[in-house]
Order: sequence, then C-alpha cells, then structure tokens
Amino acid sequence: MISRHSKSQHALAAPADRRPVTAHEVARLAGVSQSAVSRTYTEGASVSPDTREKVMLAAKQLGYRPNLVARSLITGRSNIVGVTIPSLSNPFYSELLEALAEGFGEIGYRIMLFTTNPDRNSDPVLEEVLRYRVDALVLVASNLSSHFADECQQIGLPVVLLNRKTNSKMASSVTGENKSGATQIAAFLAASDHQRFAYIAGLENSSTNRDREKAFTDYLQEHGYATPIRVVGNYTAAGAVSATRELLNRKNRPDAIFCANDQMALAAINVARTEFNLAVGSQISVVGFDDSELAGWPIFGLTTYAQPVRLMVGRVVDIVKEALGDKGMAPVHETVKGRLVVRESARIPDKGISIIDGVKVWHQE
Amino acid sequence: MISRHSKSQHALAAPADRRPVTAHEVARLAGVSQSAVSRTYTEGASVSPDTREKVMLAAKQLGYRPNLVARSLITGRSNIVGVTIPSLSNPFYSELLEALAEGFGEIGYRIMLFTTNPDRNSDPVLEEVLRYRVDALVLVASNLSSHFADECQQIGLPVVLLNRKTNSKMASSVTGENKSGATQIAAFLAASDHQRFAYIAGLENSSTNRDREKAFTDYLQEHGYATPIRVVGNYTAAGAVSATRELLNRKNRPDAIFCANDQMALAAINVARTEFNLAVGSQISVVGFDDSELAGWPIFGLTTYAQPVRLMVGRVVDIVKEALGDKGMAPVHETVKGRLVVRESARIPDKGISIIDGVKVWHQE
DNA sequence: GTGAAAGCGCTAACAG
DNA sequence: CTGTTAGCGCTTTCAC
Repeated sequence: MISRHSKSQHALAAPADRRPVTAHEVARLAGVSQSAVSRTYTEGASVSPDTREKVMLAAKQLGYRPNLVARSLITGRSNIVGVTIPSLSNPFYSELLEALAEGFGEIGYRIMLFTTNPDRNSDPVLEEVLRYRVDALVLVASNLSSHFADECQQIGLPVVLLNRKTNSKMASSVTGENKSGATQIAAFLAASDHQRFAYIAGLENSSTNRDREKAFTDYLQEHGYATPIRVVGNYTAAGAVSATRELLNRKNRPDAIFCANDQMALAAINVARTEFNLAVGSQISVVGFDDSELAGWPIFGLTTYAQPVRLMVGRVVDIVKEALGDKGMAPVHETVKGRLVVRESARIPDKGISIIDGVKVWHQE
Repeated sequence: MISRHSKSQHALAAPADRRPVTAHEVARLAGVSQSAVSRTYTEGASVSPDTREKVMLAAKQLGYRPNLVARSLITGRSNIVGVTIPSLSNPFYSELLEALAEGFGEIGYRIMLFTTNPDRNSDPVLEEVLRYRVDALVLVASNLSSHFADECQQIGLPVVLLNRKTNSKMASSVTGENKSGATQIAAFLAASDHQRFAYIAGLENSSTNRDREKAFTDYLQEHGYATPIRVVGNYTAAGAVSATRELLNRKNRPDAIFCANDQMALAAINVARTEFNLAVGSQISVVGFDDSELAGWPIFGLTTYAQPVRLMVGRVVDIVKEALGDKGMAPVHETVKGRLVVRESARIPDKGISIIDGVKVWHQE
C-alpha cells in the first residue's frame, strides 16, 4: 500500500487527502484580506467591484467553495431544517416530503431527513437532530412528547407538526380538516343510502385517526345509525388488507367502508375486487382520506377527502419562516380546508354534487 | 414590542434567544475543564469514571447537547451524506430513499436531501451540497457531469450513483441488471408467443433506459422479430398514459408492451383496462421493471423484473463506508442481480417457471 | 487521566 | 470600502 504521507509521490498518486480550499488561500492568491473574501460571499456586504472580481477569479482558479459548516457555527443558523417522517411507502407522505424539499429549497433551506418508527418513541432521533443545530423541525405525521416540545421552545427552536396535532401548546401544527372531512364523508355515505358502516382505523395513537374516527362515528350516531364496525389497519396497506378481509367475511357485511387514509382505502378496493369479486362503487362503497395521486387513477377511482398538499406545506414553510424571524412567537395551529372529491368507488347521492376546477366534489346540503 | 435585550424582564418573557448550552458552561458547573467535557462525549477517549459522572450530571442539569457543527468543523467529517433524487412520486425512488435513510442511519450517518429536476442540469444543486461539506454523495437516478465527477474525486469526496451509470471513471455506481433483465423480458415475451412488441421508454438521457432498451431490442432483432414500436413515457405515469393511448390506438396494436419502469407499466395497465377494456394478461401483455410495492398488489399483478432495493442500497452503504476509510480508493461499478417475477399482467410461457422464496420467477431455458 | 492552549474556517464588529 | 481582531463550540496535541 502506498503511503499517503509521502508528498513527493509522482502525480499519479491520488490527490485525495488534501483539505478543501479555504478563504485564506483565496485571499493570498487574490492579494486581499481574508475578510474581503468572506464579504464577496456574503449577501449584501460592501465590497468594491474590483476586489470582488479579484476574489472571484482566485476562487475559481482554486476551486473554492465557502464552508457552510464554519459559517453556521458563527452565525448560529444552519439553513437546515430537520424533517422526520415515518415510512415513505405511504405515497401521501412522499408527496409531503417532496413538497417540503421544494418549498424549503425555494427559501434557501435544506432538509435533513430522519425516518421514525411509528411504534417507537421518536425522542432519541430528535435528540440527534438537535445536535445538528437545525434551524427548525418539521415532524410529518409524528408525535412529539411534551417534554421535548418544552425543550425546543426553551431553546427557541421552531417546531411544526404536519398532519398531526399535539396537546402541547409549545409546537405549531398544520393539519387538514379531519373532523369536518370525516363528517362530510359520513353525511355523503348516509345520503347515498348506505346502511351498514365500517371504519378502518389508522394508528390508534395518532390525532388524525382520533379526529377522523370521532367525527365519522358521531355523525352516524347522531343520525340514528348503528355504531360503525371498527377494525384497525394502522395506516398501512398490509394492515388494511387483513382488516378488509375481516370485514368482508362477516355474515352481515358492511356496505360502506371509510378508511382513515387513501393507502388503506386502495388496499381495501384491491381486496374487495380481487378476493371477494365485489363491484366497488355498487356492491360496496369505499372512501378514503388524503387524495394521494393513485386515488385519481381510473383503475381505483377513489372517492376521498382531498388534503391540499402544496397548501399545507406552504403554510408550514410560512410558519417556519415567520418563527425564524421572530423567536418567541406563539405557536399557531392551522387547519387547511380540503374537499370531498367524488369518484366511482362509492355510490353517489342524488344531490350535492358540483364540479369545481374540473373535479367532482360533494357538499353537504 | 418587548425588547429582547432587557434581561431584567419578568419570567414571563420568552426565553427564546438564549444560545444553546456549551461545553464550557457544563465544565464550570461540573468543576472540570472544558476538554474533560469534550472527552466524555468522544468515543474512546480516556476519562475517569468519576469525572465522566460529574460531567454527565452537569450536562443533564443544563440540557447540554454537543454541537455537531462545531465538531465537524474540526474533525473535517460531518457524518452527513448528501442524497439527490428526482421526484418521490415514483414509488421505487421512495423505496430507495427510505432504505438509504435506514442503511446510513445504522452506521451513524444522516441524510441531507436534495431533489433534482430531471430536465435541468443538477450541477448547481451539487455545488450547494458540497458547501455543506457532506462526507459522501449518493445520486439516485441522476446524472453526473464528468466535470463534477472530476472535482469530487480531486477533493476526495466519494460519489456513488444509484440506479444509473456514468462514463466518468471517477464515480462509483450501483445498478440493477438492466441488460440481462431486459433480455430476459424479451425472451419471456417471445416464449409466450407474442408477436408485436412495443417499448415505452424512460428518460432518453438515462443510462438505465439506454441499457434496457438496447437489450430488449437486440434480443428481438436477433431472434427474427420486427423492431419494437417505440414511444417515450419519461418514466412518469402521465407520460405512460399518453404513450399507451398512442400504442393502443394503432391499427396494428401491439400484443406485448415492455415499460422501462413499473410506474409506467402500472399506468399502462390502467389505461388498457379502463380506457380500452382490454383484459391485461390475455388480450395484451404488460411488463415492467423494478418490482415496486404496487406491482405485487393483485389488482395490478404486474410481471416485472425485480431489483432488490435493500441489496442495492446495502452495496451503496458499503461502498461509501469503504471509501470513507480509504480515500483515493478506485471507483467500483457494481450490478446487483435481480429476477423476473411472474404475475398475471403478461401471458405466461409453458416452460421456465419456478418458485423461489414463494415467488414465481422465470428463467431463460 | 487531566488541563492549558492552539486552532478548524468562517463572520462580525471595529477602526481606519 | 478595507484589513485587523476576536471569537463561534468544539477536538486535539502537549505537558503535567
């Protein structure tokens, strides 16, 4: 093995362990001070066109790239936001993540990605995130222990939950209209003459599931229907597959299934059609929540409550931006309006349908 | 507005602009030197159990978290790997990303995420990545200009392309068996008596598309078939929808379509079934490439060449790990073996089927 | 095993 | 507008 210390090696030797070019070296080549170099790379610092040019030239020659790590050490801002997300196999989460990367990218922020295990407490991973001194934290569909929320608040780190809420008043949140959405779904299903309702639940400990389930059940009970049959699918396709089987094997099979998210609804359609030979939309109705991309594919044609991904993410970005400017800002809790998109997976009521932006939507009354 | 400098404010004032606790403060509280604190947090440094305990206590009391930014400034390693990826709406890419996050997480590395636009040159975003002094670069389904490859090599930054190859000898790559896979698909389709072949191409400038297309076409030509009809779908569902329409509207409609990836194949099935009322698997055969999760859903039942995500990502992680240890290591180019998974979307040959690990696969001869 | 001291590469006052 | 001077929070010799 070739020693990597022998500087006298011929040109053949890999030039691999040289440290990157520093501002100092650029300064020397350009014949200016190191701070002049710094200034040319700092937004809105005062440098004469002359020195700027000299610096740029030297920099290009040397292949200089400002070290953002060093910069953030002194400025105290990393321009990085930590994002935690549980599993990207849920396409809705992927869509959120992509939108986040884009949205934050536009304001010059980068994303550091952490995947969380829905079963496990995510505190250890958050612990890790904080060590990287991220400027903000976005938790997608994850819970936040109130202990942690407090701590973040104390160090002035903005935290926003996306698609989940928390009891703690310390973190902001952006969610869809879970309650109103689920209520509309119940009303929609009732209006189209269904009788035996079922609910496939998401993760039990998620606020979204609680909200959707409660609103759905409440509406039905208030309108004289029996309490829906309840099975849990944990937001996963696999979970929904067994849940649906269980439901459809009952002697008194439900005629309408509301799934807590699209992923499960699509899996339910899959099972109903391929395993039970049911005509989805006439023999059995399936409704989801999210309106992820696949829902709109004709092969599924899923009726679902649409959550506007770009809007939600837009709000997250705005909140972070604001919080970054004004530390100590009070957390905000926003819910972004969605709409019930009507396709073919569920029987359609006579009234209440309208077309908005080319999509068929339903409104109560 | 309340001044944030008045320290004499009552306790009510938001404690928001205090900088995080430093090792120095911990040291003072613990009654030891700052370097002692550093040592307790450094793997394999020598600290007496006594001081360690004192430090830990003080740290907990103060809520100390070592600043990884400062650490990486001095160690020259950030424990971050930059990952670029074009669009997460392709589920296969999501799967890769998730596996990457997990795989690198296990060896203590975090992922900084960058999304690239397939049309645009990704150099500007790479430029940005390098400023963060990431320890390595993983480009998922992205190209790398040879200019950039050279530069990375020069600064000793390991770069590995995942699911794509490059001419440059400077970057490593991990790909599936594109050529052999596409050849097998051609052979499979020929063995099941298809006559009129079509190919829905991915992005024209991607190595994967070139490899798959060439192997597919070559096999057919060598075995006396006409050159397959060719339409391009750019790896996207939307692209494949129009491509499929075009194909199925021809007077002499193809009886077998090979799509350069699953995403497009699923879209093709969708169109064939819902718009043209074709029985996929008997009236028309559709084959994909990747074996993403949806391919296995019975509603699609897609016959496809499976690329082993975990294995591929495992190789990426290994390569990076090695390269990190041994700068100046020569780039490696690995191709990971896959297999042709047989489901119902394409007519099945009489011979060549076997069951491995519970899945039906096909082998030439 | 421990503390003192010297930086990592950069930004941010501060005089000129 | 420019250079000089202090550090940001940490790791790492180096004597003790």
